[in-house]
Amino acid sequence: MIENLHGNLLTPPALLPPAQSERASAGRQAGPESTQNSLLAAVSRKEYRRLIGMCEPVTLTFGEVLYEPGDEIRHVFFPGVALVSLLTLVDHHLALEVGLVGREGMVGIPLALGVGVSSTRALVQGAGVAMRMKSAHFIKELAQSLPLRRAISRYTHDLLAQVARTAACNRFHVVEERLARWLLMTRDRVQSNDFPMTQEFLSHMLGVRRVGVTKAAGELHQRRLIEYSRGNIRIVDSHGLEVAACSCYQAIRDIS
Amino acid sequence: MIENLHGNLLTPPALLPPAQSERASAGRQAGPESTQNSLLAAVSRKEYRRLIGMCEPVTLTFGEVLYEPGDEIRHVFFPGVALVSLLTLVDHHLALEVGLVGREGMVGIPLALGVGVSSTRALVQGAGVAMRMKSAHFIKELAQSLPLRRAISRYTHDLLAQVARTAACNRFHVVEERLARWLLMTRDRVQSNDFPMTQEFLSHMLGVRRVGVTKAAGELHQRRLIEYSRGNIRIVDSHGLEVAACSCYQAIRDIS
DNA sequence: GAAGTTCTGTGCGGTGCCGTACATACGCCG
DNA sequence: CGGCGTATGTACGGCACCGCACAGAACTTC
Repeated sequence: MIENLHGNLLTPPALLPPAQSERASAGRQAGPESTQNSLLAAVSRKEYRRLIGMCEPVTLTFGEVLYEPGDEIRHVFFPGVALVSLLTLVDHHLALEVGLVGREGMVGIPLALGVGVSSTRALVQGAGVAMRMKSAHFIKELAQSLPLRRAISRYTHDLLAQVARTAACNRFHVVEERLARWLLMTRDRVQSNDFPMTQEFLSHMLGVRRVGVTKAAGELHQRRLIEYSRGNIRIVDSHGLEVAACSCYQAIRDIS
Repeated sequence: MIENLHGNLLTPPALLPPAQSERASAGRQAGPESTQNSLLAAVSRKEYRRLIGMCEPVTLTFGEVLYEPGDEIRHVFFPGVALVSLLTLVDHHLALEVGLVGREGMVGIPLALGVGVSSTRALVQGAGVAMRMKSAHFIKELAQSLPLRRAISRYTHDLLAQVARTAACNRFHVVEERLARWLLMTRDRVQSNDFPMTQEFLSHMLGVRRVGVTKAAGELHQRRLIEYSRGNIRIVDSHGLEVAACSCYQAIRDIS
């Protein structure tokens, strides 16, 4: 059902020039390895090279599903400039996003906690690059590397806090505030003010009707905060959007 | 504010006779150690004795706050037959429960993830007993015991899944369903169909107005599923209540 | 038993979102 | 350029819950 909601969005989003990630990876191998995921970056250069050696770079395409709930976790993913949503599915309802993973994190946290099955859907929501590692390798590396364990533990905590905050946000805040927050969080992770996104897709992230998104987006547009047309959204007043967003934007940012 | 909402509930709840926990702890020391927390029970008898030796038994009283958001975590708690709610606080809103910890878990998970500060409020919601361990000791023990790490990792995963599910539940399900679920989950953990609970208190757990709880509880009462009066609730038709609850009751139970 | 406190029940207007249905606009492709 | 599929906009009744206010009921204290 959700898989074909965004047929025309499979084109990659307009990414910023790679200035930032280039800088961050200075002194390491160039090429696809320069995705510079923060968790991989937390280990020594020697370990980093070994880890990278066990990874293969993959392109994450918009709408791709990495795991469904109940799926065995075969690989973990370390996103570079890319964005993966964690969604819970409940009964007949729309999917609901409970977490957002970018270069600061990893997809496949259950594996780090000794559980080989995903309880959420992991959906690529901002196309880009990631490093992928086989689960068996990941488990072995994790056992051997204390710095990696530390980084991932810390990230697990941040994810838990993010999910907890999102739970409250979904309960208390109106669609318009949540939409604004979501756009800002997405921008931060794909590093662009302009990305492909349909209202239908958004309705699945926010857990509301598509019409609810239309209304909220229309309001934000009238306030000259965003522009959009047919599967594309652009943030035009970033600061104004922060004012329009609920406090959860700052709160989640402050966690990590 | 919330601290004095339940002044007359400080009396301990009517607990079941300790038959179950007695049985579970057969062969180990009698006395306060028989709280039999599942995580502590996951290690060998020798390790168990050492762990217990570093703990002190404490009585958790109704309404007691173990941590506030931002508090340094000085102790971790392993509940026995007791119940601790994890709540997120957002702006001026009512508190909202995002997780429930009983004997199957531990309060203070951030510490196991390398973070010394709580991001949620931990509120005693079912009086009872727990084992308390100083944070420094806990960190040391954790580093030394692989079985303990395994058990706690696994529990962290379950908590994460519970919080994620709760997020969706708060978004999609009506108060009556959520109330029914909450009562069932509480019963499972305090092991009694009868426990002290005011509607005001419940409104903080569910994140709705007290009046909303009154209405939902009245409905459940009319359907002969529960009885209640002035700070006490009794489940009279456990099976009927499961039907009235949303699917999240089963879902969260199935996680662990 | 009287007074005070806490808990529970009811009423009222308002609103944000729901489910559904249909109308319009845009872009792709033959 | 015209048709088709998809994205977006508008409309309408309904409902769950909101915020507020107040009334009654039960327990506590003196």
